Amino acid sequence: MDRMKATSIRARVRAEMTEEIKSIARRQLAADGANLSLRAVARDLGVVSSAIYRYFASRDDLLTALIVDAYNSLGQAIEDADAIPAKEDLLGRWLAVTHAIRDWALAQPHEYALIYGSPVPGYQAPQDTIGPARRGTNVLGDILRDGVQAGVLKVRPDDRLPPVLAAELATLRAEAFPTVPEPVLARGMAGWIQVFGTVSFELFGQFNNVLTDRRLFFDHQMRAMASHIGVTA
Amino acid sequence: MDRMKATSIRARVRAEMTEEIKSIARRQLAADGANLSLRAVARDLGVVSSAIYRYFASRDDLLTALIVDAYNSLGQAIEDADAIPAKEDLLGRWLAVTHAIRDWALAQPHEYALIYGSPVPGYQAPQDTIGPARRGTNVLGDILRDGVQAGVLKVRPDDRLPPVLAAELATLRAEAFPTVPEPVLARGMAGWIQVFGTVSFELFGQFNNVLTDRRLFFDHQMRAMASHIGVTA
DNA sequence: TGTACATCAGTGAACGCGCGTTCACTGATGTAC
DNA sequence: TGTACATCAGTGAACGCGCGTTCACTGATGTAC
Repeated sequence: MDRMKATSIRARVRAEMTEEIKSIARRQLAADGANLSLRAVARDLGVVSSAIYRYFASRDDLLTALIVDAYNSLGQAIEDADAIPAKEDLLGRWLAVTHAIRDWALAQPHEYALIYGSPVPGYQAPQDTIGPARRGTNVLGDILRDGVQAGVLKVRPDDRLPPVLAAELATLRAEAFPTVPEPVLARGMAGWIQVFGTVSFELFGQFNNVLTDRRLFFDHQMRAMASHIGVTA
Repeated sequence: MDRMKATSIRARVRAEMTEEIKSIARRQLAADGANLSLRAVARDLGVVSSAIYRYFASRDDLLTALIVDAYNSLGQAIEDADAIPAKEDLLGRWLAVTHAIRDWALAQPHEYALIYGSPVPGYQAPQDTIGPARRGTNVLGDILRDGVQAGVLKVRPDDRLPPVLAAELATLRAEAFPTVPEPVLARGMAGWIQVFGTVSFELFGQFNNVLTDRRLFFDHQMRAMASHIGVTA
């Protein structure tokens, strides 16, 4: 086998190992609660603990990789969900996206906790997580943008933002949501927060002894929120 | 000193020790991130680690005590805030209560994370936490009840709940919010979720690089939510 | 009131675990000439 | 094509720490008669 191919074999094996380490780590997060142990990962991988350091410089590095993956996985799920309904079907897109978020969170609750739960003690998220974290909000931005463009999402006569808040939202708008008026953006953020608030309540146990059909409750709240935002069928 | 008094001294010292252990534990949660270590608490208390077992049967017992205290402390803050505005000033009460929640959470973020963050790995909350956890929602219930009684909170013509959800909420209503119609209750819950969703976003870092004046944003969202619920000045 | 006894707080040592990270090393695989 | 060398994955031992929990104990404080 020639040089290039030989090199790429080593690189491929390396990439596969890296993926396997992450996948074992994910499995352990799900099993042992929220603690991530390099030694336990090494044990599961059938390798001595120091071998992990060939692939990740430290425990925090592995944690960062898991967080980035989680954001990307959720972001992908959101993008996929948004692609199914017709572009003009704003309510359909909103419901598809929000249910995709809930479904994803229920399927991998520990990864959800990693990115939307309490911060891991002593861990400081580096800049690498910002991009992947934005994938989801970008889709929200698309829906708002399309709603504005279609004339469905409008500034309302009684929309009043305190000037300081209006200025803050104007900055945010300029960075990420250029065509969305500030009052609409504020409502969109409220909706976004409602999504994750409801999912977190469900996952973190606040609905225990309170609600049983949580999907139905979620669906209802998302529809109510849609009309609060102004997203209509 | 007579027998009764002598007994009560021992009991009082014991109660004081118990409080001091919890207070040191709280301080450590704030300092070391979210990990609670009996040995570290004992060290700070200037006592050998096994001595803690005179006061708490296990680490989980201490954790439970901290959680109960946190719910009670937050519950107290909510009740106090609700008592300030005039009873008829529903919007004032809603804003007082929601800001009290945010203020409390910002003042003791780790206690907030304990009760509204990701569950502690391997810890199962016992029944003792249910009562204290309800103090806050009871106040929400009071506001809804008074709003209904004043004729401000009403079922709207377009209020439509899926029958299964209506039945669930009817059960919940019967248990805790007797005079509040199901659709109003649903809106109240959305508001409640919005409060904690927004606070969690702020505390858990989702507003980093996004918003700076978070109090103002919160205040605006709480006002918007008030009108969504139907709570008006 | 005085004395014998019971209760209780706190000690100190130990058990049996866990962890992240470093370091010198072996041996296989890939590279350069 | 064949050989010398460099790269790299993984080893195994060690460092220096942490943890929750048990147990037999000492000595002080409270209780009963």
